[in-house]
Amino acid sequence: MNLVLEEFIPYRFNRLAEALSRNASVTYKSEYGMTRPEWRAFALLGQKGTMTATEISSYSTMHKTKVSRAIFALEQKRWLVREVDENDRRLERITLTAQGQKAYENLVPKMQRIENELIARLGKENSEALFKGLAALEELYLDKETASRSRKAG
Amino acid sequence: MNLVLEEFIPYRFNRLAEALSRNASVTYKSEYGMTRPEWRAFALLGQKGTMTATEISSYSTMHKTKVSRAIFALEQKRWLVREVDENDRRLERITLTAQGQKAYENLVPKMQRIENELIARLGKENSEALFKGLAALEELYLDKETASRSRKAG
DNA sequence: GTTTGATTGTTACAAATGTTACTAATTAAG
DNA sequence: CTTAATTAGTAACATTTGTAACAATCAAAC
Repeated sequence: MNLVLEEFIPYRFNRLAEALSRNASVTYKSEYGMTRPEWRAFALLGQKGTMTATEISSYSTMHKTKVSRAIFALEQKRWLVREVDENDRRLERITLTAQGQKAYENLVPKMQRIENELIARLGKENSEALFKGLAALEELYLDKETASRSRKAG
Repeated sequence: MNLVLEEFIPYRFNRLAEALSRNASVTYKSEYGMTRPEWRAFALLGQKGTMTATEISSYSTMHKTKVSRAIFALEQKRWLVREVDENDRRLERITLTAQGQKAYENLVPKMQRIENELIARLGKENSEALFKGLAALEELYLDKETASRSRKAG
């Protein structure tokens, strides 16, 4: 009869997720005034080019209302534009503006630096172990269609 | 110039943390109507016996207002009682009631089953890799005083 | 002792999030 | 064509969370 909270895996993940996000968010928050949902949508748009809100939602595991608000905020900042799809006028094709693209190209290396530093601090052995463990968990607990491929494309 | 969101470590952690928490919460939510902050405070009290709110806060990495509300909810359910410390009347010594203790003893094995199943599904090699990676990250990104020992005790 | 500063915990207000309901557009069934 | 069902995205409401101010108590400085 003994459960040690700090050894309980979901708790460990939540705590680390918070710490790592806080660490990463410093850059996009202080330099670009971005929130986490905005950063996620923004990063996906930079990575994949034009997307719909629903695609952003399924790729980022964020609820569609969250995506809707993030997109609105990014639009206010003139970092993206929407264009109604003429074949299906329910859809909005969302694309980064030139200004948004520029911000993306400015931000990405900084975020990569954070990531690289993390890996460097862990060391080769630990980071390889971490990646192995993460990959195994993702295999078990995440819907792969959601995370790494489009539903329609599958 | 390429950042792949689904390979970005903070994002991976957030996604997995959510999935794992959702998975674990089914039990304490459906059977005991507990929220995540309540579960954390509850688990700590069961684990450590009498604590103050501030101690729960520092051990669980939850903000003190969150702890305050969780404690209030657990108190309403008659799972804990508070007693003002006579040596320092700002402090409240919080302890599980007999009823709370009983719930704890009922709940813990179920939560452990979830944990054990996770580890079993991962397999020996993957779970060992995961633990190694997590430990290394915790070493780097978490204040050890917060997580595993009381501040005053150190 | 009195004042100043720090600490414990709660409360009040603001921001973020989730849930549900909704409009507009499309598709499928008849 | 018309109706019913589905989908994309937004809006309105409720819940949760975070931030700041607060009262009560204690400790330290003087």
